[in-house]
Amino acid sequence: MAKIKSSKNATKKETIVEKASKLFFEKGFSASSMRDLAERVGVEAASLYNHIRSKEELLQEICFKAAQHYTENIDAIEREDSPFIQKIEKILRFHIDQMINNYEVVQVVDRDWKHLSEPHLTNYHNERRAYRKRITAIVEEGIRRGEVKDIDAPTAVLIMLHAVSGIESWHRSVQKISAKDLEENILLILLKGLGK
Amino acid sequence: MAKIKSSKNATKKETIVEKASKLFFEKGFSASSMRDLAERVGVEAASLYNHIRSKEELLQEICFKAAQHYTENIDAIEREDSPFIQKIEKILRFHIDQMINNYEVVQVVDRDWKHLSEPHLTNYHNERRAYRKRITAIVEEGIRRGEVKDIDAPTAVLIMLHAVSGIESWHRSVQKISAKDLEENILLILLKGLGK
DNA sequence: TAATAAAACTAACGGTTGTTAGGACTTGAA
DNA sequence: TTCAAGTCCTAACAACCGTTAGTTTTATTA
Repeated sequence: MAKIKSSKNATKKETIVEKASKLFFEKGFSASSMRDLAERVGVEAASLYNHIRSKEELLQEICFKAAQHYTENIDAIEREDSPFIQKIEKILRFHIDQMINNYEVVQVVDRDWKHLSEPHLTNYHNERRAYRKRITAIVEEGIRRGEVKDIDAPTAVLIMLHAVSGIESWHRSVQKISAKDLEENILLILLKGLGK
Repeated sequence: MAKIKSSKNATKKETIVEKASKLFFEKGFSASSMRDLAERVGVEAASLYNHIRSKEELLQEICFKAAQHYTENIDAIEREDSPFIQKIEKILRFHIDQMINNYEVVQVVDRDWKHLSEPHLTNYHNERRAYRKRITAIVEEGIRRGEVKDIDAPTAVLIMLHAVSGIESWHRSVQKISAKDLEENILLILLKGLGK
């Protein structure tokens, strides 16, 4: 009967998680039902439970895989020996890239991580804060070295991260500028400001 | 029995909408139940329907009241005869103020407006796009007059609006800077940039 | 104080939710 | 070819959902 097609070399579980990301992105975690998901996977709802433990496990999978991805990136950037303003630029470029090429996952994580249950909720919350703190430290060091304007670093980090998440709607925009132009515009605005 | 306390001079419906905003903010629209809401209002779920027509009407109320508020503000700013960079600054200050003093509503609208049903969904979507277009026009005129850097205006608008929405978490931040400092920092960053 | 309107209650509806039980079929290895 | 593991199915569960009906209580007005 209708077998789950594990295209390429992906586990069936991975296929389910991928479809779940798309579904959660479109309807939100809470408004998405397992029967919705099953239909997209091409299987009955009950069959999903041969591959996953619960609906929430899907959200966990999505959140923590994304978190790991982000952590790996900032690991690399911290190790680099480059000007701090350049480190900030690289962080921004990474976030922009993610928002362009992995936006379903990024948006689901941002919007729905609060629906994790304990202890994952606290775990994820801590990871999130730790991540922001590491960026804040980079901004602060940039300020100390005179490479960055003397602003409140935590505020700057909030702005940077959320400014980038705004371009999610770029995907649906009619007169799209190219991804490269988009990236350069964002960097120009955030690093040099709107004013002349 | 437990009567809905219409504190101050608010309609009972207004009281319900206010409690709904808080609830939706905390749990999201879809994950909030009418029994949840009823408990917070201090009444049985069925009793709510003496004052409202449906759960979705609450979301409509929240979304369109907020939209009206935003529209009125940009009406006033468009009428002004001031430098365009100053108009942009005023728009930003308004959004910051809303995010600080009315953040539950702002966040609910931003996160959950997609759960509106037709025709309200289309209506709201159009209002949203129109609003952004009006800001874009201001930015573009600012560029034409040389008050604003030559950037892609729609991108700039996306960044501005979402950068501000990031400060929602400022409410939960531990070492809070003052609201005034927060506002000045945001404006500094967005108008002059992070770099020195 | 009696009549009327407003707003609360209890009970229940039809539908949907995430999930489980149990059985049938398919696949790969021995 | 047989056996076991894996994966699908149908059926169903208990809980919860938004909402309605019908009734009783409270508040307003005459």
